[in-house]
Amino acid sequence: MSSADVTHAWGAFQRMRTQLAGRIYRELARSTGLSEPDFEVLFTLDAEPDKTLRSIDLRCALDWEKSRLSHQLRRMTERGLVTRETCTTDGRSTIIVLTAAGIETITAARSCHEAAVSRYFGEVLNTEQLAAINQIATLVLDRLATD
Amino acid sequence: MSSADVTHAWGAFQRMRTQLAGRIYRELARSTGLSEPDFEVLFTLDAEPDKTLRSIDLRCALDWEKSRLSHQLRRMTERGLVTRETCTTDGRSTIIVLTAAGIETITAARSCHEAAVSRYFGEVLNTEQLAAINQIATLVLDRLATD
DNA sequence: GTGAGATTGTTGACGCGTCAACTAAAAATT
DNA sequence: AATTTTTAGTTGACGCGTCAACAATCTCAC
Repeated sequence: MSSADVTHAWGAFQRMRTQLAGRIYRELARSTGLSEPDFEVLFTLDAEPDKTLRSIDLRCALDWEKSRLSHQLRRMTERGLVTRETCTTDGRSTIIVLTAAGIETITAARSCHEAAVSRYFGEVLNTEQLAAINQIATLVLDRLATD
Repeated sequence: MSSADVTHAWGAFQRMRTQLAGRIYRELARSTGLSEPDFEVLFTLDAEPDKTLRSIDLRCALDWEKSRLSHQLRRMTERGLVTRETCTTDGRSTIIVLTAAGIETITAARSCHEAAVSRYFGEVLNTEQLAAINQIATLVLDRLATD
């Protein structure tokens, strides 16, 4: 496990990620008008039974900086994908609600996204390789967590 | 190889990448003041014997949009890391030259970057796992290339 | 209850990334 | 040689991401 092996694998990993995400989210943007962060926000809200989350819970689910979410929600509100409503139980909080337009958009986007992930990622890899990714991700994330 | 397996592996991959890059480049920024794109530009120039590349060659090496490189070089020029010089053989081209300050910066940054990649990535994975990453990246990149 | 500190969220500044429109020079076509 | 096309690079607008500063609300010790 030489240093050159690590560098090489790191380079391959970076190239794959860049190209893959670039392709998937370019296709998504062209077919649905959604960016990657748009998609993540709508996807997370759509998974809730009432299509609603408190801002703080959305933030935790996405693991985003608070200002990042704030800026993102401002833009998405202006486009009519979500609305902000006041929270009655906690004056600091905001409730984020998926609009009808938001639901329609994410429904179309989900299948487009799934198709792209399947095509460029899922179809290319076998069960062992998918398992290897899970294992590797677990090891790396554990290391990051324990620092 | 169910659809759920693919979705799960994709999620693990995305989480790993986000956390890993976030950590590595946050450390790099704190110790050297360089962003990820700063590092990539300096690293590529530093690999040249004369610390110099034509803008177009730098663009190909990085696989960046032309406007992206143009904006990046403007900021880096203002900070004194590189300079632009006119190309005598092709009036359209620009020569990008690493300054003394740029060389000093990338020299420190390289070891910082290597240490972080090793610590959070190389040390955690064994030879088989590094090989698996190379194999997976090759498969995915091939698929993207053939579309 | 009151005041200290933590939690939730917004804003502004600035770097980053893409797209489209543009300039200028080289290459190819005629 | 003149015209067209391709190539190299810049610019401006706008979305994205982080940081630091700020405001408002809640919590809890007292």
